[in-house]
Amino acid sequence: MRYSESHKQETHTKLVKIAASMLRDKGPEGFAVAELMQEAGLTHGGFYAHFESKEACVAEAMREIFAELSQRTDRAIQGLPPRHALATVIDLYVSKYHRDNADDGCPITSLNSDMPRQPEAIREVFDKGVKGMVARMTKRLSAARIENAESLAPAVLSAMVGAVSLSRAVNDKTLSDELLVAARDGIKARLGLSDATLEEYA
Amino acid sequence: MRYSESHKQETHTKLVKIAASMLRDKGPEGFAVAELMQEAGLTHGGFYAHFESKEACVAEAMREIFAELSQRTDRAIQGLPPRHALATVIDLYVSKYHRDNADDGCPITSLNSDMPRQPEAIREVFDKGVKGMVARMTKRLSAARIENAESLAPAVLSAMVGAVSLSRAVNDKTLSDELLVAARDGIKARLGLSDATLEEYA
DNA sequence: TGTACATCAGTGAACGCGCGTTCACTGATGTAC
DNA sequence: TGTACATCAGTGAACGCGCGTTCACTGATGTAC
Repeated sequence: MRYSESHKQETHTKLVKIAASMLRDKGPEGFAVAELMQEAGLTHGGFYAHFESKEACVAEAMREIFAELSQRTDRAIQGLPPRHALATVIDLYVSKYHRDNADDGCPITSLNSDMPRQPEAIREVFDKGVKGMVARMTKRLSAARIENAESLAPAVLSAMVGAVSLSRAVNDKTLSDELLVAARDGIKARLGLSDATLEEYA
Repeated sequence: MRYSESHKQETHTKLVKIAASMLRDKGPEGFAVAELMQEAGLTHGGFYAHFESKEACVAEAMREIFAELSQRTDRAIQGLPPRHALATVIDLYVSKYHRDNADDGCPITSLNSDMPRQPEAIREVFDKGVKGMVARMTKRLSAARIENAESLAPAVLSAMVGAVSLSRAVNDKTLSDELLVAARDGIKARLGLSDATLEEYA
C-alpha cells in the first residue's frame, strides 16, 4: 500500500484538488466523501487519514482555491498597463467560460448563497478570500487612476459576482447570455473602460 | 380531524407560506418535509395530501414568493414619481432588512447558487421570476427616463442581487455593512439617483 | 549484508442518523335515506 | 328530524437510501539489529 516517502503528500494534494472542483460544482453538501475518494481511486475509509472531518476538507479546499485564483489572475494581467489590466480582470470574471465552468471558478460566485448556512470555520475562510479580493480590486482601481477606489471596489466586485451568479442561476440560455453581456458592459462603462476608451489610453 | 369545508385550502396556504420561508432561509435541501409539517402543527405523513412531492412543494412556494414580492414592491412605490420609485426599489432591495431577513426576501438572492443544482421544474419557475423582475426593472428605468433601459435592466438587477448575496455570504459584520452601502450607492450613482440628484427632480 | 519488526496509508464492513416517501388507519364531517 | 354511511385530511409506523464517521485489518515500506 505504501509507495514512496512523499506519497501521502501527493495523495493529499490530489484530494484537495478534486474537493476544490466538487465543492464549487456541487456545493458543500452536494458532494460525498465516498464520491471524492472514488474520484481519486481510493476507498472512502482512507479519507480520515487526510482530513479531520469533511468540514476541514471543505475549508482547506476553499483556502487553496482562493490562493490559486489570486495567482492565476496576477499571471493573466502581468505586464499589462493598469487600465487594460482592470478591464482584463473584469472580462475574465464576467465571462462565458467562468459561467460555464463553476468547478474551475470563483467560490464567491458558486457558493455565495450556501455560505449563510455553513459552519463558522468555513465562513472564516470565505471571508478572508473576499477581503483579499476586495483589497486587490482596490489596488487595481487605484492603479487605473479611478477615483474613490476604496468605496468602488466592493461595489464592482459584488456587481461582478451578481452577474456571473445570476447568469448561472438562469436556465434559459438566451437570457443568461444577455444578462452576462449587459452586466459586463455596464460595469466597464461605469469605470470608463469601454473598448473605445481603452484604445484612447493604450 | 375534519373541521370546516375550506379547511384543506387553509392548511395548504399555510404550508406554502411556511415552505416559502424555510426555502429561502435554508435552501431547497436544507429544510425537511417533517420540519415543515411540524411547524404547521401537523405530522409528516399528511404532506402528501397537499403536494405530489417535495419538489412540487418547492416549485409552488417559489411561484408564490415571486408573485407576493412583485405585489409588495408595486405597493411600496405606488404614487411615487418615477425616479423616486426607482430609487425606492433599489433602497428596499439593497438594504439591511433584506440582508437580515432572507426568509422574507427575494429568492434570486437567497437561492442563486443553489439553482444550477436544481431539477428542471424548479429552474423554470425561477426563470419566470427573473424574467418578470427584468421586465419590471426595464419599465421603471424607462419611466425614470434613463437611457438604454433594456440593456441596463439586467445589469442593475444583477448588481442588486450581487450586493445583497455577498453581504449575506460574508460573516464579518463590518465588511458586510460596507459592501452593502458601497454597492447601493454605486448602483444609484450610476443611474443618477444620488440623493442630491433626486431632490433636484422632486 | 541479511533478517525481524514497527509504521501507517489505505481497505472495506459496519454504525447511527436523517431524509423523502408509502401505507394501513382513524374519526369528524357532509350526505343519503 | 334522526340515523347509517361514505369521504378524505391527517396520523404515525415503516421503508429504502445515502450520508459522515468509526474501526479492526492489511501489507509494502523504512529502520533497528
